[in-house]
Amino acid sequence: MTTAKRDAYTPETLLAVAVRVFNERGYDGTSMEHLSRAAGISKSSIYHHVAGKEELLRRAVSRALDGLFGILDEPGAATGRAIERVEYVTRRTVEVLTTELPHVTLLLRVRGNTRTERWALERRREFDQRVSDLLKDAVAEGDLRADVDIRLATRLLFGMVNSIVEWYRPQPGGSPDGDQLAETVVRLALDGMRAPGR
Amino acid sequence: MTTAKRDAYTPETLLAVAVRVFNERGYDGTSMEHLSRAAGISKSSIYHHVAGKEELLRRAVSRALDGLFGILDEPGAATGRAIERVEYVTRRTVEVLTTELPHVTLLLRVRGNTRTERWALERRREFDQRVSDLLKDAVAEGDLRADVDIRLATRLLFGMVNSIVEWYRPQPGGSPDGDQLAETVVRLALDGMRAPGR
DNA sequence: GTCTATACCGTGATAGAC
DNA sequence: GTCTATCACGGTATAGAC
Repeated sequence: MTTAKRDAYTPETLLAVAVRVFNERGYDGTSMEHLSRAAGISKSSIYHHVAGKEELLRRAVSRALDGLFGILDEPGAATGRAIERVEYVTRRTVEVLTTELPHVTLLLRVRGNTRTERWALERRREFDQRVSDLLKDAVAEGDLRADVDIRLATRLLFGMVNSIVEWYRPQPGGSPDGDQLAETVVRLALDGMRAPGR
Repeated sequence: MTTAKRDAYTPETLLAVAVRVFNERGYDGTSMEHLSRAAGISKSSIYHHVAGKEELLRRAVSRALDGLFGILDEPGAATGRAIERVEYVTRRTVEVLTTELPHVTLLLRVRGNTRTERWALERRREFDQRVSDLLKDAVAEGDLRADVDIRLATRLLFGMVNSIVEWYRPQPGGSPDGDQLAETVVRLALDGMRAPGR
């Protein structure tokens, strides 16, 4: 046993600790001292694994962004009527949000003080734009009511979806209640947006 | 002219500057140095007006909380069918949110690291609970669909409403587009929650 | 009411031993 | 891979002159 003794940190396992603390105290409110105490190792040991605080943030939001953009590449987001694609993306976003909860939470709270944060904000806007285009298509196909501004509807829809990170906590038993949550969101939000008679 | 020369800061005018910077950089990301530069006076001059950074936060979130709780004391929130009271509170919340935008934005972003922040979070939960009770009444009166969890519906509804602070900016002309926004929110969110046939 | 100067501590990050 | 010790800097806050 060459590498066997106890569990040593890797950038990956350290990230899990960091993301948890970032979400508890906020990124700016978290010091390397906080992280070292939470991880049970010294500050300098953290620097052995990662270049610094910002790298931990970058790794975390990258993972969240990969999950979100991955949705847009799935078949369900690219085929069928636009209204169905909107519904699919909404449902899947809720799922990614619950499965990647800590990373997405961090992404949604980024302010823009550092380069990494500004990059994250930019990519978020890009995702929102892609979804907004989907809704636009659904209006053009006559499935979404045309009397509501598309940009506004997108913002409100994803405002509702994103707010889930503020209270959702996965069940210890691992029950798949993320699906049921997605179902409720689709009913509450999308039903109000459908064109009359559709 | 005894007090005439230029414009000297008061706790009130200083608060306006502080809230703006807090919202731009985040509360934790804002230093007294940032505030002093934004206000155009030195750090120590700020301490002449307020006890410190946290007092500025307390004043700001207090104003937001006063606005929100004030809604619950209005006649429209206390009379009529519960569904109408829910609609009234939703509409008025959007209005308070747009008129007190900077203060409410700050309130919705507090994390809980200081005593003031924890107090703010507690009062927010209290407000949410009051609204949730309203929705519960509306279900009991048969106006809201009973197949959706009340707590969940409240959270999603106010998740949508609260997300407005992330993008809404008042128009320079001062047009009352807050009313129109409230109308859209009520249609999108509440229409999906109504009991079938009502 | 505002300033300069400063106290004092916590910050992110590094050096080098083990 | 982890540690102790340390650095340079920026953080909140105060003292006291004007």
